[in-house]
Amino acid sequence: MTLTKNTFIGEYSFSLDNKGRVNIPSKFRQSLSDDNDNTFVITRGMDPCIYAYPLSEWKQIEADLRNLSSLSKINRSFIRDTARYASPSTYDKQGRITLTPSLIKYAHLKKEILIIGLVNKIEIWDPFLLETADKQSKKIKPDEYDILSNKIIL
Amino acid sequence: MTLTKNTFIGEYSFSLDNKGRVNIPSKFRQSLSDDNDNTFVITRGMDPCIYAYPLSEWKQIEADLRNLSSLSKINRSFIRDTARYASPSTYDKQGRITLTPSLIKYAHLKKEILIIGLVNKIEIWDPFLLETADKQSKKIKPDEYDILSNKIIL
DNA sequence: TAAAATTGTGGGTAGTTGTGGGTAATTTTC
DNA sequence: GAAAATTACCCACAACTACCCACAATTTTA
Repeated sequence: MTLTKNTFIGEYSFSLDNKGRVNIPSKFRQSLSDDNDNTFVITRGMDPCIYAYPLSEWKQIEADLRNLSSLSKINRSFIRDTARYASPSTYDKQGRITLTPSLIKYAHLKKEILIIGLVNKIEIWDPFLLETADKQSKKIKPDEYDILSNKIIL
Repeated sequence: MTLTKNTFIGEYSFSLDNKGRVNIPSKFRQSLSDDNDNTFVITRGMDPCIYAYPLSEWKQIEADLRNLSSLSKINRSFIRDTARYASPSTYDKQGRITLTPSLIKYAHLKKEILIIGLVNKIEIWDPFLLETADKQSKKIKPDEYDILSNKIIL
């Protein structure tokens, strides 16, 4: 059975080599639809990790950004912050993408890497940093979850 | 899927040489569609930086300006400010454009340069000036971002 | 269970990219 | 109109990156 295209779930351990390359899990690559040209767009995550969007998904973001007028100061800084750290990365014959030094630094990546599917995108974490961040978010108050429960049914 | 033409994302460090030349990142040059004749139009940014538009994008701006009635005082001054500082700049065989002394002064450029893709245009910054400007905009109130979150999903 | 195919990791090489400087053509100045 | 200054174009080189091959480990297939 083939899962839905451009949809990523699961968790994988990988290693970052000294050229800044990480393997994209085979299952994630298979999930990518053909029109993505084997390419992800990597950028800073909202948490201290790297986001990787399928190219097609990112193009939608670009299109939305294009529709924001630069006459507004808040729009300008939003567009800048969003576009600034993003860069396309096509995986090689072995299935690896190259991360930029800037992003590696941002996510505090060492050799050990954790890759997590977040449905429409991928997160790349330092395993220890994720554990710490996880403990933090466990402090979310129950009523905050209540708000979420109105939007999604688990 | 090929990357969208005339679309720029990412951040690059470059240096301004003593002839006033800066390299346009290779990826940005590749993104330029052929009808641009390797040319950008550089002008004053809304923030203290230099904007560089693909020639074709600039032509669109010119067309829009044409449609603003000069009967309105604010229109006149907007058209004047927009047109006044703009000049086309074609990059050489090595991919460099020459900046005008006036624009270099406006953006307070020294040797170190930061080039940022803002989707439909490029910004050229002094790194330290951008950092300062960035801190300012971080003071933006959360509810302003809430408005944005209705327009774009990340 | 053995062979074949796939997957993850390491490293080498050729082509590309960024930067400095030089020369010829063009423009400006007196 | 000649000299000076500026601009546009070209060459060279170091650093980097994308692409390729190799191989071990794992999974799939027969």
